[in-house]
Amino acid sequence: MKEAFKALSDPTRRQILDLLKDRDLTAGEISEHFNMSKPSISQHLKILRQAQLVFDNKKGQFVYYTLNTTVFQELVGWAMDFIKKGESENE
Amino acid sequence: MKEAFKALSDPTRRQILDLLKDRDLTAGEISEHFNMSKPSISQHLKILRQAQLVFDNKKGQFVYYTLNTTVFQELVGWAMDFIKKGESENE
DNA sequence: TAAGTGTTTAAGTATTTACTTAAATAATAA
DNA sequence: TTATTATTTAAGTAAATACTTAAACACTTA
Repeated sequence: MKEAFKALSDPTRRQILDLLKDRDLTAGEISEHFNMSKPSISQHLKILRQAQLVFDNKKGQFVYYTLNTTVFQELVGWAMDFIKKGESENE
Repeated sequence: MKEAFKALSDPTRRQILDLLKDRDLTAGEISEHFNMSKPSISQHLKILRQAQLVFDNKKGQFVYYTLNTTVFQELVGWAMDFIKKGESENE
């Protein structure tokens, strides 16, 4: 999850993840949503991939990006631990 | 939540939050857990405060730090949205 | 008051990050 | 093969980040 926290700290990358909630998109389609060069987006996608927040699968010359929900599930568990502890302590 | 994501991207700050799950601690007690100067820890605490991940309350010359669970709750909701979407799309 | 303790602020610096443009790689189609 | 399109890699740079030490601030106690 270490890498996921780093990856999620950037607003552009969080926006990319939001886009992928609607449907899978190619790298090019994703870059159309931003005022930023394609290489920049490609680098952001690499970081999201390394953090296992997205999957990539090549279809011909296109690379489709998909949400990988496993780390999000881990994140829910991680955050819930703080909520629990916060309730039980210091009563 | 923007600030919270930034705050959570640093491993030292996540470790501080972990310490606070056990019990409230003063700035000095927190700094004892790290191989790092007190001013560094103080700066990390400032970032956690600004992100509303912790509360600070002064007791005499000591400043006690406490978990603030509200942003963690928001984080759970945020992450759950990705899990939901990931399940419903692309079936 | 002055001295001691706890904490934060200020100022400076090395490293990391997020971008850029140019070039390389990969697949498709003429 | 050559050209076109989609994407990534490489190289360089300005800005942000995480640390440091020194100084300031705040409270307690002799």
